[in-house]
Amino acid sequence: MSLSQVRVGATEVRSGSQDSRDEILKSAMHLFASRGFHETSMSEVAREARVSKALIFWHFKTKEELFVAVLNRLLEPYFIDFAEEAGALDERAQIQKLVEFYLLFVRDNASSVRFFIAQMLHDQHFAEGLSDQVLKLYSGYRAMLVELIARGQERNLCSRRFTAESAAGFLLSALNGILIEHLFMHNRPLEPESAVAMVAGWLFGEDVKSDAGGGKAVA
Amino acid sequence: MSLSQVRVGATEVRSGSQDSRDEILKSAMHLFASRGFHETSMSEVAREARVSKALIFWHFKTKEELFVAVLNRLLEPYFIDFAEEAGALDERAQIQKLVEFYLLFVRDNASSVRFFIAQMLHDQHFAEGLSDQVLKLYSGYRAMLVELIARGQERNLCSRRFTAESAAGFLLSALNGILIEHLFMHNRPLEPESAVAMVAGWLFGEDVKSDAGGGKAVA
DNA sequence: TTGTCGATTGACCGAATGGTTAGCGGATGT
DNA sequence: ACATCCGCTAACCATTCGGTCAATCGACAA
Repeated sequence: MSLSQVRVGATEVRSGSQDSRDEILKSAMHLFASRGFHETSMSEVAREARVSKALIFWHFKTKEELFVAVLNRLLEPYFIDFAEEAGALDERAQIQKLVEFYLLFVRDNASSVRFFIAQMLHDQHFAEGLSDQVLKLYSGYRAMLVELIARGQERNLCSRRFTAESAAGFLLSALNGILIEHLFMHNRPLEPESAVAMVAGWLFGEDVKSDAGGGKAVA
Repeated sequence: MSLSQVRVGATEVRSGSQDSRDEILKSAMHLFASRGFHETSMSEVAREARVSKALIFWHFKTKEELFVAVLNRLLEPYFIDFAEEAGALDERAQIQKLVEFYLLFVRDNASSVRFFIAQMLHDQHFAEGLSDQVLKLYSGYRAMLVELIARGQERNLCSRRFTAESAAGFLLSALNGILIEHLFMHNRPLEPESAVAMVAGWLFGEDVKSDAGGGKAVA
Protein backbone atom coordinates (compact mmCIF):
# COMPACT_ATOMS: atom_id res chain seq x y z
CA MET A 1 0.00 0.00 0.00
CA SER A 2 2.70 2.46 0.97
CA LEU A 3 4.68 3.91 -1.91
CA SER A 4 7.90 3.40 -0.02
CA GLN A 5 7.19 -0.23 0.72
CA VAL A 6 10.24 -1.40 -1.14
CA ARG A 7 12.82 1.32 -1.12
CA VAL A 8 16.51 0.81 -1.59
CA GLY A 9 18.80 2.80 0.61
CA ALA A 10 22.54 3.13 0.36
CA THR A 11 23.33 0.03 2.34
CA GLU A 12 20.09 -1.73 3.14
CA VAL A 13 16.60 -2.60 2.03
CA ARG A 14 13.89 -1.53 4.43
CA SER A 15 11.41 -4.29 5.07
CA GLY A 16 7.79 -3.24 4.92
CA SER A 17 7.52 -4.10 8.59
CA GLN A 18 10.12 -1.58 9.68
CA ASP A 19 8.45 0.95 7.47
CA SER A 20 5.05 0.64 9.11
CA ARG A 21 6.63 0.46 12.53
CA ASP A 22 8.36 3.72 11.83
CA GLU A 23 5.20 5.43 10.69
CA ILE A 24 3.40 4.25 13.81
CA LEU A 25 6.22 5.61 15.96
CA LYS A 26 6.12 8.92 14.14
CA SER A 27 2.39 9.34 14.62
CA ALA A 28 2.53 8.20 18.23
CA MET A 29 5.38 10.61 18.87
CA HIS A 30 3.38 13.48 17.53
CA LEU A 31 0.19 12.59 19.38
CA PHE A 32 1.77 11.66 22.71
CA ALA A 33 3.89 14.79 22.69
CA SER A 34 1.05 17.14 21.88
CA ARG A 35 -1.76 15.57 23.91
CA GLY A 36 -0.12 13.28 26.43
CA PHE A 37 -0.39 9.60 27.20
CA HIS A 38 -3.87 9.15 28.60
CA GLU A 39 -5.46 11.60 26.18
CA THR A 40 -4.16 9.72 23.16
CA SER A 41 -5.99 6.60 22.06
CA MET A 42 -4.57 3.76 20.07
CA SER A 43 -7.29 4.30 17.48
CA GLU A 44 -6.07 7.86 16.94
CA VAL A 45 -2.52 6.65 16.47
CA ALA A 46 -3.75 4.03 14.03
CA ARG A 47 -5.76 6.58 12.05
CA GLU A 48 -2.92 9.09 11.87
CA ALA A 49 -0.48 6.36 10.80
CA ARG A 50 -3.07 5.04 8.29
CA VAL A 51 -2.73 1.60 9.74
CA SER A 52 -5.08 -0.77 11.53
CA LYS A 53 -5.16 -0.64 15.28
CA ALA A 54 -4.36 -4.35 15.43
CA LEU A 55 -1.09 -3.75 13.63
CA ILE A 56 0.06 -1.44 16.39
CA PHE A 57 -0.48 -4.23 18.88
CA TRP A 58 1.44 -6.54 16.60
CA HIS A 59 4.46 -4.21 16.71
CA PHE A 60 4.09 -3.19 20.36
CA LYS A 61 2.58 -5.48 22.96
CA THR A 62 0.87 -2.74 24.97
CA LYS A 63 0.21 0.95 24.88
CA GLU A 64 2.88 1.48 27.49
CA GLU A 65 5.46 -0.29 25.36
CA LEU A 66 4.65 2.01 22.47
CA PHE A 67 4.98 4.95 24.82
CA VAL A 68 8.44 4.06 26.06
CA ALA A 69 9.53 3.47 22.48
CA VAL A 70 8.36 7.01 21.74
CA LEU A 71 10.16 8.34 24.80
CA ASN A 72 13.42 6.75 23.73
CA ARG A 73 13.12 8.12 20.24
CA LEU A 74 12.37 11.59 21.58
CA LEU A 75 15.40 11.35 23.84
CA GLU A 76 17.83 10.60 21.03
CA PRO A 77 18.74 14.22 20.19
CA TYR A 78 19.68 14.73 23.84
CA PHE A 79 22.60 12.39 23.63
CA ILE A 80 24.77 14.39 21.31
CA ASP A 81 28.27 14.78 22.59
CA PHE A 82 28.89 18.27 23.89
CA ALA A 83 32.34 17.45 25.22
CA GLU A 84 34.00 17.86 21.83
CA GLU A 85 33.25 21.56 21.75
CA ALA A 86 36.11 22.17 24.14
CA GLY A 87 38.76 23.07 21.58
CA ALA A 88 41.58 25.32 22.70
CA LEU A 89 39.40 28.04 24.19
CA ASP A 90 40.06 29.44 27.61
CA GLU A 91 37.68 28.61 30.46
CA ARG A 92 35.74 31.77 30.08
CA ALA A 93 34.94 31.17 26.44
CA GLN A 94 34.14 27.54 27.18
CA ILE A 95 31.67 28.51 29.88
CA GLN A 96 30.00 30.95 27.57
CA LYS A 97 29.88 28.32 24.87
CA LEU A 98 28.30 25.86 27.27
CA VAL A 99 25.66 28.34 28.33
CA GLU A 100 24.91 29.22 24.74
CA PHE A 101 24.70 25.54 23.91
CA TYR A 102 22.13 24.95 26.60
CA LEU A 103 19.97 27.83 25.49
CA LEU A 104 20.16 26.99 21.81
CA PHE A 105 19.26 23.42 22.55
CA VAL A 106 16.16 24.20 24.57
CA ARG A 107 15.13 26.70 21.93
CA ASP A 108 15.44 24.24 19.07
CA ASN A 109 13.91 21.36 21.01
CA ALA A 110 11.37 23.36 22.93
CA SER A 111 8.45 21.07 22.23
CA SER A 112 10.13 17.89 23.42
CA VAL A 113 11.67 19.68 26.39
CA ARG A 114 8.22 20.89 27.33
CA PHE A 115 6.87 17.39 26.92
CA PHE A 116 9.54 15.79 29.09
CA ILE A 117 9.15 18.33 31.86
CA ALA A 118 5.38 17.95 31.86
CA GLN A 119 5.75 14.20 31.88
CA MET A 120 8.24 14.14 34.73
CA LEU A 121 6.20 16.55 36.78
CA HIS A 122 2.93 14.82 36.23
CA ASP A 123 3.31 11.13 36.15
CA GLN A 124 6.18 10.22 38.38
CA HIS A 125 5.41 6.55 37.88
CA PHE A 126 6.23 6.59 34.19
CA ALA A 127 8.77 9.29 34.68
CA GLU A 128 11.10 7.29 36.89
CA GLY A 129 12.91 5.51 34.09
CA LEU A 130 12.90 8.75 32.16
CA SER A 131 14.12 10.82 35.07
CA ASP A 132 17.13 8.59 35.46
CA GLN A 133 18.32 9.31 31.94
CA VAL A 134 17.50 13.00 32.01
CA LEU A 135 19.09 13.50 35.40
CA LYS A 136 22.20 11.75 34.21
CA LEU A 137 22.53 14.22 31.36
CA TYR A 138 21.78 17.03 33.74
CA SER A 139 24.41 16.17 36.29
CA GLY A 140 26.91 15.60 33.51
CA TYR A 141 26.31 19.11 32.32
CA ARG A 142 26.58 20.41 35.87
CA ALA A 143 29.86 18.61 36.41
CA MET A 144 31.33 20.23 33.32
CA LEU A 145 30.25 23.63 34.57
CA VAL A 146 31.72 23.06 38.00
CA GLU A 147 35.02 21.98 36.60
CA LEU A 148 35.24 24.85 34.14
CA ILE A 149 34.45 27.40 36.80
CA ALA A 150 36.94 25.88 39.20
CA ARG A 151 39.67 26.02 36.58
CA GLY A 152 38.63 29.55 35.68
CA GLN A 153 38.95 30.56 39.31
CA GLU A 154 42.40 29.02 39.59
CA ARG A 155 43.55 31.13 36.67
CA ASN A 156 41.78 34.18 38.09
CA LEU A 157 39.52 34.37 35.08
CA CYS A 158 36.28 34.51 36.99
CA SER A 159 34.95 35.75 40.26
CA ARG A 160 35.92 33.93 43.46
CA ARG A 161 33.00 35.24 45.44
CA PHE A 162 31.44 31.77 45.47
CA THR A 163 32.67 28.24 45.45
CA ALA A 164 32.62 26.63 42.05
CA GLU A 165 29.76 24.37 43.13
CA SER A 166 27.70 27.28 44.34
CA ALA A 167 28.32 29.27 41.22
CA ALA A 168 27.49 26.34 38.96
CA GLY A 169 24.34 25.57 40.91
CA PHE A 170 23.15 29.13 40.78
CA LEU A 171 24.02 29.43 37.11
CA LEU A 172 22.13 26.25 36.30
CA SER A 173 19.15 27.49 38.22
CA ALA A 174 19.22 30.69 36.24
CA LEU A 175 19.37 28.72 32.99
CA ASN A 176 16.47 26.56 34.05
CA GLY A 177 14.53 29.64 35.00
CA ILE A 178 15.16 31.13 31.59
CA LEU A 179 14.02 27.84 30.12
CA ILE A 180 10.70 27.81 31.88
CA GLU A 181 10.16 31.47 31.17
CA HIS A 182 10.69 30.62 27.54
CA LEU A 183 8.26 27.72 27.78
CA PHE A 184 5.51 29.88 29.25
CA MET A 185 5.91 33.22 27.50
CA HIS A 186 5.95 31.49 24.15
CA ASN A 187 5.92 34.74 22.27
CA ARG A 188 9.46 35.78 23.09
CA PRO A 189 12.11 34.14 20.93
CA LEU A 190 14.70 33.35 23.65
CA GLU A 191 17.76 35.18 22.44
CA PRO A 192 20.78 33.56 24.04
CA GLU A 193 23.05 36.58 23.67
CA SER A 194 21.33 38.57 26.38
CA ALA A 195 21.48 35.75 28.87
CA VAL A 196 25.10 35.07 28.02
CA ALA A 197 25.85 38.72 28.63
CA MET A 198 24.14 38.54 32.00
CA VAL A 199 26.18 35.53 32.95
CA ALA A 200 29.35 37.25 31.87
CA GLY A 201 28.51 40.23 34.00
CA TRP A 202 27.79 38.06 36.96
CA LEU A 203 30.58 35.56 36.73
CA PHE A 204 33.36 37.63 35.23
CA GLY A 205 32.57 40.95 36.82
CA GLU A 206 32.09 42.94 33.66
CA ASP A 207 29.72 45.80 33.16
CA VAL A 208 26.64 45.29 31.08
CA LYS A 209 25.81 48.32 29.03
CA SER A 210 22.38 47.88 27.46
CA ASP A 211 19.25 46.28 28.83
CA ALA A 212 20.15 42.70 28.19
CA GLY A 213 18.03 40.31 30.20
CA GLY A 214 14.73 41.43 31.59
CA GLY A 215 12.27 42.20 28.86
CA LYS A 216 8.50 42.05 29.33
CA ALA A 217 7.56 45.55 30.29
CA VAL A 218 5.34 45.73 33.31
CA ALA A 219 1.90 47.23 32.81
CA MET B 1 -26.10 10.69 56.55
CA SER B 2 -23.19 12.99 57.26
CA LEU B 3 -22.64 13.78 60.91
CA SER B 4 -22.06 17.41 60.14
CA GLN B 5 -25.23 17.76 58.13
CA VAL B 6 -26.64 20.39 60.45
CA ARG B 7 -23.82 22.26 62.03
CA VAL B 8 -24.03 25.71 63.53
CA GLY B 9 -21.15 28.03 62.87
CA ALA B 10 -20.50 31.42 64.37
CA THR B 11 -22.62 33.33 61.89
CA GLU B 12 -24.31 30.83 59.62
CA VAL B 13 -25.87 27.42 59.28
CA ARG B 14 -24.29 25.23 56.65
CA SER B 15 -26.88 23.54 54.49
CA GLY B 16 -26.25 19.88 53.83
CA SER B 17 -25.85 20.76 50.18
CA GLN B 18 -22.85 23.01 50.76
CA ASP B 19 -21.41 20.34 52.99
CA SER B 20 -21.50 17.63 50.36
CA ARG B 21 -20.35 20.07 47.71
CA ASP B 22 -17.34 20.81 49.85
CA GLU B 23 -16.49 17.20 50.37
CA ILE B 24 -16.74 16.58 46.64
CA LEU B 25 -14.43 19.51 45.99
CA LYS B 26 -11.96 18.26 48.54
CA SER B 27 -11.82 14.79 47.05
CA ALA B 28 -11.66 16.12 43.51
CA MET B 29 -8.88 18.49 44.53
CA HIS B 30 -6.86 15.65 45.94
CA LEU B 31 -7.41 13.33 42.99
CA PHE B 32 -6.98 15.88 40.22
CA ALA B 33 -3.83 17.24 41.81
CA SER B 34 -2.23 13.86 42.32
CA ARG B 35 -3.33 12.09 39.13
CA GLY B 36 -4.44 14.76 36.70
CA PHE B 37 -7.65 15.44 34.87
CA HIS B 38 -8.01 12.62 32.39
CA GLU B 39 -6.69 10.00 34.77
CA THR B 40 -9.29 10.80 37.39
CA SER B 41 -12.78 9.39 36.91
CA MET B 42 -15.96 10.79 38.34
CA SER B 43 -16.63 7.45 39.98
CA GLU B 44 -13.37 7.72 41.87
CA VAL B 45 -14.23 11.20 43.06
CA ALA B 46 -17.65 9.93 44.13
CA ARG B 47 -16.18 7.01 46.00
CA GLU B 48 -13.55 9.11 47.79
CA ALA B 49 -16.19 11.69 48.74
CA ARG B 50 -18.56 8.89 49.83
CA VAL B 51 -21.27 10.29 47.63
CA SER B 52 -23.16 9.04 44.60
CA LYS B 53 -21.76 9.91 41.22
CA ALA B 54 -25.06 11.52 40.24
CA LEU B 55 -24.73 14.00 43.08
CA ILE B 56 -21.52 15.31 41.60
CA PHE B 57 -23.37 16.00 38.38
CA TRP B 58 -26.09 17.69 40.40
CA HIS B 59 -23.54 20.09 41.88
CA PHE B 60 -21.40 20.50 38.76
CA LYS B 61 -22.84 20.22 35.29
CA THR B 62 -19.79 18.56 33.73
CA LYS B 63 -16.43 17.15 34.69
CA GLU B 64 -14.79 20.27 33.30
CA GLU B 65 -16.87 22.49 35.54
CA LEU B 66 -15.78 20.49 38.57
CA PHE B 67 -12.22 20.83 37.39
CA VAL B 68 -12.24 24.61 37.12
CA ALA B 69 -13.89 24.80 40.54
CA VAL B 70 -10.97 22.78 41.85
CA LEU B 71 -8.49 25.01 40.05
CA ASN B 72 -9.98 28.12 41.60
CA ARG B 73 -9.92 26.61 45.06
CA LEU B 74 -6.30 25.55 44.61
CA LEU B 75 -5.44 29.06 43.48
CA GLU B 76 -6.83 30.74 46.60
CA PRO B 77 -3.64 30.60 48.69
CA TYR B 78 -1.83 32.36 45.88
CA PHE B 79 -3.78 35.55 46.37
CA ILE B 80 -2.44 36.53 49.75
CA ASP B 81 -1.30 40.10 49.86
CA PHE B 82 2.47 40.32 49.86
CA ALA B 83 2.49 44.09 49.59
CA GLU B 84 1.92 44.63 53.29
CA GLU B 85 5.26 43.16 54.20
CA ALA B 86 6.96 46.38 53.15
CA GLY B 87 7.22 47.95 56.58
CA ALA B 88 9.99 50.44 57.17
CA LEU B 89 12.79 48.25 55.85
CA ASP B 90 15.30 49.52 53.36
CA GLU B 91 15.19 48.25 49.79
CA ARG B 92 17.86 45.71 50.37
CA ALA B 93 16.00 44.05 53.23
CA GLN B 94 12.76 44.24 51.28
CA ILE B 95 14.29 42.47 48.30
CA GLN B 96 15.68 39.76 50.51
CA LYS B 97 12.30 39.43 52.17
CA LEU B 98 10.62 39.13 48.79
CA VAL B 99 13.02 36.45 47.64
CA GLU B 100 12.59 34.57 50.88
CA PHE B 101 8.84 34.89 50.53
CA TYR B 102 8.91 33.34 47.08
CA LEU B 103 11.02 30.41 48.19
CA LEU B 104 9.03 29.74 51.34
CA PHE B 105 5.83 29.83 49.36
CA VAL B 106 6.91 27.33 46.74
CA ARG B 107 8.27 25.14 49.49
CA ASP B 108 5.05 25.12 51.46
CA ASN B 109 2.83 24.79 48.41
CA ALA B 110 5.07 22.54 46.40
CA SER B 111 2.36 20.09 45.44
CA SER B 112 -0.03 22.65 44.01
CA VAL B 113 2.79 24.55 42.34
CA ARG B 114 3.88 21.33 40.72
CA PHE B 115 0.33 20.66 39.66
CA PHE B 116 -0.17 24.08 38.12
CA ILE B 117 3.07 23.96 36.20
CA ALA B 118 2.33 20.52 34.86
CA GLN B 119 -1.15 21.63 33.92
CA MET B 120 -0.01 24.78 32.14
CA LEU B 121 2.71 22.93 30.31
CA HIS B 122 0.56 20.06 29.24
CA ASP B 123 -2.91 21.13 28.43
CA GLN B 124 -2.73 24.62 27.06
CA HIS B 125 -6.43 24.51 26.26
CA PHE B 126 -7.51 24.27 29.88
CA ALA B 127 -4.54 26.24 31.01
CA GLU B 128 -5.43 29.43 29.21
CA GLY B 129 -7.82 30.75 31.82
CA LEU B 130 -5.42 29.53 34.47
CA SER B 131 -2.39 31.07 32.82
CA ASP B 132 -4.02 34.46 32.83
CA GLN B 133 -4.39 34.46 36.60
CA VAL B 134 -0.99 32.95 37.30
CA LEU B 135 0.77 35.29 34.92
CA LYS B 136 -0.96 38.24 36.52
CA LEU B 137 0.45 37.23 39.88
CA TYR B 138 3.81 36.62 38.30
CA SER B 139 4.11 39.97 36.63
CA GLY B 140 2.92 41.67 39.79
CA TYR B 141 5.75 40.05 41.66
CA ARG B 142 8.16 41.01 38.93
CA ALA B 143 7.00 44.62 39.02
CA MET B 144 7.64 44.80 42.76
CA LEU B 145 11.13 43.44 42.23
CA VAL B 146 11.90 45.90 39.46
CA GLU B 147 10.74 48.84 41.51
CA LEU B 148 12.65 47.76 44.61
CA ILE B 149 15.84 47.22 42.66
CA ALA B 150 15.47 50.56 40.90
CA ARG B 151 15.03 52.36 44.21
CA GLY B 152 17.92 50.43 45.67
CA GLN B 153 20.10 51.53 42.79
CA GLU B 154 19.09 55.16 43.26
CA ARG B 155 20.25 54.98 46.84
CA ASN B 156 23.39 53.11 45.84
CA LEU B 157 22.33 50.10 47.87
CA CYS B 158 22.76 47.59 45.12
CA SER B 159 24.86 46.99 42.06
CA ARG B 160 24.31 49.16 39.00
CA ARG B 161 25.90 46.72 36.62
CA PHE B 162 22.49 45.97 35.09
CA THR B 163 19.30 47.82 34.53
CA ALA B 164 16.66 47.14 37.13
CA GLU B 165 14.61 45.23 34.57
CA SER B 166 17.52 43.04 33.61
CA ALA B 167 18.42 42.35 37.19
CA ALA B 168 14.84 41.52 38.12
CA GLY B 169 14.44 39.27 35.10
CA PHE B 170 17.61 37.41 35.83
CA LEU B 171 16.78 37.13 39.50
CA LEU B 172 13.33 35.77 38.71
CA SER B 173 14.80 33.25 36.35
CA ALA B 174 17.15 32.13 39.06
CA LEU B 175 14.27 31.76 41.48
CA ASN B 176 12.28 29.77 38.96
CA GLY B 177 15.28 27.60 38.33
CA ILE B 178 15.62 26.93 42.04
CA LEU B 179 11.93 26.12 42.05
CA ILE B 180 12.13 23.50 39.34
CA GLU B 181 15.27 22.05 40.84
CA HIS B 182 13.33 21.71 44.06
CA LEU B 183 10.42 20.07 42.22
CA PHE B 184 12.65 17.48 40.60
CA MET B 185 15.25 16.67 43.25
CA HIS B 186 12.53 16.13 45.81
CA ASN B 187 14.96 14.89 48.41
CA ARG B 188 16.55 18.24 49.14
CA PRO B 189 14.58 20.49 51.47
CA LEU B 190 15.02 23.84 49.66
CA GLU B 191 16.64 26.00 52.27
CA PRO B 192 15.95 29.61 51.39
CA GLU B 193 18.89 31.02 53.32
CA SER B 194 21.50 29.77 50.89
CA ALA B 195 19.69 31.19 47.90
CA VAL B 196 19.13 34.47 49.67
CA ALA B 197 22.84 34.60 50.39
CA MET B 198 23.62 33.98 46.73
CA VAL B 199 21.31 36.77 45.71
CA ALA B 200 22.90 39.09 48.21
CA GLY B 201 26.32 38.30 46.86
CA TRP B 202 25.20 38.88 43.34
CA LEU B 203 23.06 41.94 43.77
CA PHE B 204 24.79 43.71 46.62
CA GLY B 205 28.34 42.75 45.83
CA GLU B 206 29.15 41.00 49.08
CA ASP B 207 31.41 38.07 49.55
CA VAL B 208 29.95 34.69 50.29
CA LYS B 209 32.03 32.75 52.73
CA SER B 210 30.72 29.18 52.86
CA ASP B 211 29.32 26.93 50.14
CA ALA B 212 25.87 28.37 49.96
CA GLY B 213 24.06 27.38 46.80
CA GLY B 214 25.24 24.44 44.79
CA GLY B 215 24.77 21.22 46.64
CA LYS B 216 24.36 17.84 44.94
CA ALA B 217 27.84 16.50 44.67
CA VAL B 218 28.70 15.18 41.26
CA ALA B 219 29.51 11.50 41.03
C1' DT C 1 1.00 -26.67 -6.53
C1' DT C 2 1.33 -26.67 -1.97
C1' DG C 3 3.06 -25.05 2.45
C1' DT C 4 5.04 -21.87 5.53
C1' DC C 5 5.67 -17.52 7.48
C1' DG C 6 5.65 -12.53 8.32
C1' DA C 7 2.67 -8.58 7.82
C1' DT C 8 -1.92 -6.85 8.03
C1' DT C 9 -6.83 -6.42 8.79
C1' DG C 10 -12.00 -6.15 10.32
C1' DA C 11 -14.74 -7.70 13.66
C1' DC C 12 -15.21 -8.41 18.15
C1' DC C 13 -14.83 -8.25 23.63
C1' DG C 14 -15.35 -6.87 28.48
C1' DA C 15 -14.51 -3.02 31.17
C1' DA C 16 -14.77 1.66 32.17
C1' DT C 17 -16.00 6.22 30.93
C1' DG C 18 -18.96 10.73 31.25
C1' DG C 19 -23.50 11.67 31.63
C1' DT C 20 -28.95 10.99 32.30
C1' DT C 21 -33.26 9.84 34.44
C1' DA C 22 -36.88 8.44 37.32
C1' DG C 23 -37.80 8.43 41.73
C1' DC C 24 -37.22 8.58 46.95
C1' DG C 25 -37.09 10.78 51.80
C1' DG C 26 -37.78 14.55 54.36
C1' DA C 27 -38.18 19.28 55.54
C1' DT C 28 -41.17 23.32 54.76
C1' DG C 29 -45.05 26.26 53.93
C1' DT C 30 -50.16 26.32 53.55
C1' DA D 1 -53.21 16.58 55.09
C1' DC D 2 -51.22 17.92 50.97
C1' DA D 3 -48.13 19.87 47.54
C1' DT D 4 -43.60 21.44 46.74
C1' DC D 5 -38.99 21.78 46.46
C1' DC D 6 -34.16 20.27 47.76
C1' DG D 7 -30.65 16.85 48.39
C1' DC D 8 -29.69 12.58 47.01
C1' DT D 9 -29.41 7.83 44.83
C1' DA D 10 -29.61 3.27 42.03
C1' DA D 11 -29.97 1.95 37.72
C1' DC D 12 -29.28 2.84 33.26
C1' DC D 13 -27.29 4.60 28.58
C1' DA D 14 -24.28 5.29 24.63
C1' DT D 15 -19.65 5.54 23.61
C1' DT D 16 -14.93 4.67 23.82
C1' DC D 17 -11.17 2.38 25.65
C1' DG D 18 -7.12 -1.17 25.41
C1' DG D 19 -6.65 -5.46 23.72
C1' DT D 20 -7.66 -10.17 21.16
C1' DC D 21 -8.54 -13.32 17.35
C1' DA D 22 -9.39 -15.68 13.28
C1' DA D 23 -8.63 -14.88 8.81
C1' DT D 24 -6.31 -12.95 4.81
C1' DC D 25 -2.64 -11.40 1.56
C1' DG D 26 1.84 -11.76 -0.68
C1' DA D 27 6.36 -13.60 -1.05
C1' DC D 28 9.38 -17.24 -1.11
C1' DA D 29 10.81 -22.37 -0.68
C1' DA D 30 10.09 -27.23 -1.78
